[in-house]
Amino acid sequence: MKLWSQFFIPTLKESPADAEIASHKLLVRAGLVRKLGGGLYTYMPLGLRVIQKISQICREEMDGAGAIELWMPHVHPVELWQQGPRWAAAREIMYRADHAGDGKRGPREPEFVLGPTHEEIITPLVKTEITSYRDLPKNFYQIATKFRNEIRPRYGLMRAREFIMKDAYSFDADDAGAIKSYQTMKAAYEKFFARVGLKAISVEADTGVMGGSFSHEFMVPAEVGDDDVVYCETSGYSANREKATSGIVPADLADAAPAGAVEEFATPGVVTIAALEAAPYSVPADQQFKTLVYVGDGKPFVVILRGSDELEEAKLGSLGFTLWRAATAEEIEPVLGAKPGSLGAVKGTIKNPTALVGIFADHAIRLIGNGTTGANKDGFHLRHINVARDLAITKFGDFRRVRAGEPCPRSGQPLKIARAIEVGHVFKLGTKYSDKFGAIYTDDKKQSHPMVMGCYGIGISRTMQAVIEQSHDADGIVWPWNVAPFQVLVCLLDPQDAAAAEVAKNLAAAAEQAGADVLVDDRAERPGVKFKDADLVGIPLRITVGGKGLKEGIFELKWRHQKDVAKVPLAEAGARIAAAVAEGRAR
RNA sequence: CGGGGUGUAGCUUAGCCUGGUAGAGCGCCUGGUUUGGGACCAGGAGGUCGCAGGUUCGAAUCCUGUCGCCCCGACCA
Repeated sequence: MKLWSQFFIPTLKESPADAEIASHKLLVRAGLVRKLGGGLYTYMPLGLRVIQKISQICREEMDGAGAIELWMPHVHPVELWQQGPRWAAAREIMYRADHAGDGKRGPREPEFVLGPTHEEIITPLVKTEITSYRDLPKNFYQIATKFRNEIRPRYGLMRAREFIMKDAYSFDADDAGAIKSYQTMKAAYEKFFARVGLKAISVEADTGVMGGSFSHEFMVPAEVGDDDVVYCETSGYSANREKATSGIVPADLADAAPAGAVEEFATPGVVTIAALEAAPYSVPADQQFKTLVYVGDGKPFVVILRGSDELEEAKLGSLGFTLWRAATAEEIEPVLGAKPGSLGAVKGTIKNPTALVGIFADHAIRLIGNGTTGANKDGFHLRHINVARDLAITKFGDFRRVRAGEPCPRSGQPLKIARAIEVGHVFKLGTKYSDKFGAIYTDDKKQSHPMVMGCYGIGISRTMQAVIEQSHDADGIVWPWNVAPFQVLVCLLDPQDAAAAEVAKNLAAAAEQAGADVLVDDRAERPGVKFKDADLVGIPLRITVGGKGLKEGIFELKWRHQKDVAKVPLAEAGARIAAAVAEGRAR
């Protein structure tokens, strides 16, 4: 039991100017966090209690799934990252932890970095500690701080530079074991999110810089999310937009027949899809080829899409490059022979085809039978282009961004798109890290194999904010029982009245007896202030004790998520409070 | 990093366009009256107007630079 007057809950009447979204405003107004700088927050006493509750639930689910808790350093020797498989891609999100002023390293490379995640630490550890199949499988986890130099921190804890994450790493003898570990974790995640009161859905996801063979993200639908989730209510299909596909290209599509001889025509000043769509050219966007040039690991390549489609950059990850980016106009012209706006990939028109490492085409261009594309000559385009006849495609793939309303790849029904917050992610990593760090074991036939890994993250601090985002009203937070900083608030309206204070103490003891965490608002404040704070802070069950009620021999029970107030005779206090606490726990 | 915005008391902000003694509300302190949904009265403390240059007799206000913060995009739990 805690007394409000002796605890520390600095509530605010007004929202801080730098908070944009409800959950961020409420985090600050309810005294859960305070900002130090962009993406850097102090967890105030009340906020820390929520973090601890979420952490404990997470711990129980991880332990229940057979994972083993440990704690790893957060200052990492940079050499480990340099040896790892993603140094090039990951370095820019890492904070450096140089020796202050010793001058030995100079400005170029740090000696240490602050850990953004721990594959590079756990894998070498397991390499030296586990060498036999007898010790597999194993799954290690920690609940700890992560440091990421986010390009743009925002929305309070939603995307922070320093945040709390649960990260787990599984090591299996073979692929089948790794898939089992993955499924065990996925199931544990579902239980975790249910217990913290979050409606999270799992969706297929892109593996991103982590690498790996497949992954699922746990998403909380919310207007303020950073991600788009594509889903189908009929088939249950759901995927991150970066990964999502649609059935817009029929599986049995027959390539369209050539429509006529290739013909060049002048298009002075036309450098956009829209301009070519307009009169006098009048070429529909979906009959144009969009030719984009990218640079993958230093080498240029071409991506072709329908003019009406957008490139989903993350999908270029399937091409096997470590890093990729759009090419600049200066890089494009010497290779293709024209500036962006007049580019194409028709055989024979590319100025320096050997410089390209590939011409990759989205499947959807096969829907174009008689297309128009740039001539690789500024101010000219080509018409009557046929995919099979005129383009030298290295490889077809899925590169386009899915749009709402396109047919679901499974059911054919229209796909929907919603914003969501990513709160958890499970990856099947394969042997990417174990190969690199030599995490090898010997099987029962004396054969050596790389361990098959998986990794699993939950944003603990982000989960706290996602809960608020999903569970609040105009007056404040509405905590789910399991993660509430306190579950019962005894609101003592007349703290100077000794009899009332005594009753409050007894009711608080009864609630505590029933198994709830109890906070007693014993401040010398007016009732209005206490009620407003109670709603703002959002404790699920409120017990109100005031002189008015006591004269009639009653106190009040009120749920934060409901409007009505129950007047309870003092004589029934023990039973009613116990019942309410049991009800809260069950909700 | 690119684009947009913003910086005035602990918090929310007015003033800036059109240069001339820095104002309010909340919060805080003192006293009093109040006491079931953010009370009222009286008094009080609290500001290098983000920082550095410049223009000017004079700069919160105009100019330049710089830093912080917020929003949109790429990245992520």
